[in-house]
Amino acid sequence: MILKAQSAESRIEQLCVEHGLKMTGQRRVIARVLSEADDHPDVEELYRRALTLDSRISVATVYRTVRLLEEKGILERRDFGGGRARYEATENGRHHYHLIDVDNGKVIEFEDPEHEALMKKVANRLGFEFVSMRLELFGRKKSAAKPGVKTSSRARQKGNAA
Amino acid sequence: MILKAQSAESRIEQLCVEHGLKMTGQRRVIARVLSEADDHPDVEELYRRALTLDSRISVATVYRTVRLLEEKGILERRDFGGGRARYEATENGRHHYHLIDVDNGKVIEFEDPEHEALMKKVANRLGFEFVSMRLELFGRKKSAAKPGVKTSSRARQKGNAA
DNA sequence: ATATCTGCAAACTCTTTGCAGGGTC
DNA sequence: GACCCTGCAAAGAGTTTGCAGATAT
Repeated sequence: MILKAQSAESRIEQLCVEHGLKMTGQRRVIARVLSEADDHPDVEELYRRALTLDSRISVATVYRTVRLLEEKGILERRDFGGGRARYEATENGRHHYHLIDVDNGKVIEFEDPEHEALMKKVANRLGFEFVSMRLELFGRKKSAAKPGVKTSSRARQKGNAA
Repeated sequence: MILKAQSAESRIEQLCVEHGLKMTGQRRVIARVLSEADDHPDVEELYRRALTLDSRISVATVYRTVRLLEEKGILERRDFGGGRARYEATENGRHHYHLIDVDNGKVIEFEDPEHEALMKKVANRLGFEFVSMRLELFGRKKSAAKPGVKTSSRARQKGNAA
């Protein structure tokens, strides 16, 4: 048996293996990038980060990989406005949600433990088995009127912060 | 003053006027289509419905109009997977949510009155004023294994039912 | 050895936009 | 009458895909 002298298996890589996916060099890199991300990168950003680890990766592969991982339930796709899909690792049991600042598109995470239980109950009531959920709250920063920040209409969200 | 002998102002049209929008024939038609919709049409579907009322409308105008109405807070954009944006009229105060069947993309609406209050509290706790929210629940129909319905992996959602 | 994966570039789909003409307030 | 809106068609952005070669198991 040949031991690969590589850095430890990332969490996502492990999940890939458990799901019986063929682990190519590219997938390993993408898995690592995903494991290390604590924000909500879009494909282009994942690609950029992956390139810093290995230059032999194409965007097409990143697209194919996130799609595959989403189908396997390893990743979840998010839409925070702005046209691109964002991704984050599925966190079984310990869900978190997103509050999006409508004025600047910034995303704040928050938890609400009772919530998932509540949603499971709702799904059940409707005759469904809970698979996953998505909760996005849109809000506007209270008071603290900072100069230079327009509070008028909703900011068009094209390429906002993670 | 010239009285226009047209059918009554639709609910959305009324909102447009209140928001000071110039009411063109096209906008009136689109407003009416939106007012009468009780599902979540995408732009193409809105366009199709609008055409049955007036053939002098282009898709570009539908796009421009939904975008405008969304910015005004009259419409809300939804993303149920499948690449296209879906729209529905904003319902102030009485929110409803969506349960999406992961196997066939069908959307079921449900209410949960406590919920909005809960979310307003969360927004407040984080220092934000509640603007709107989005809640999507993904589930799989329990038992009742219908023949012909694959329960294996998640269905790719391209062009599903409203 | 074989089925799967990747890069590349072309193709697709959804959405936005410049421009000239038309309509609303 | 000023300004905004619309249609058309072209352009943009994000994502998917066919193919030939490379790779994992």
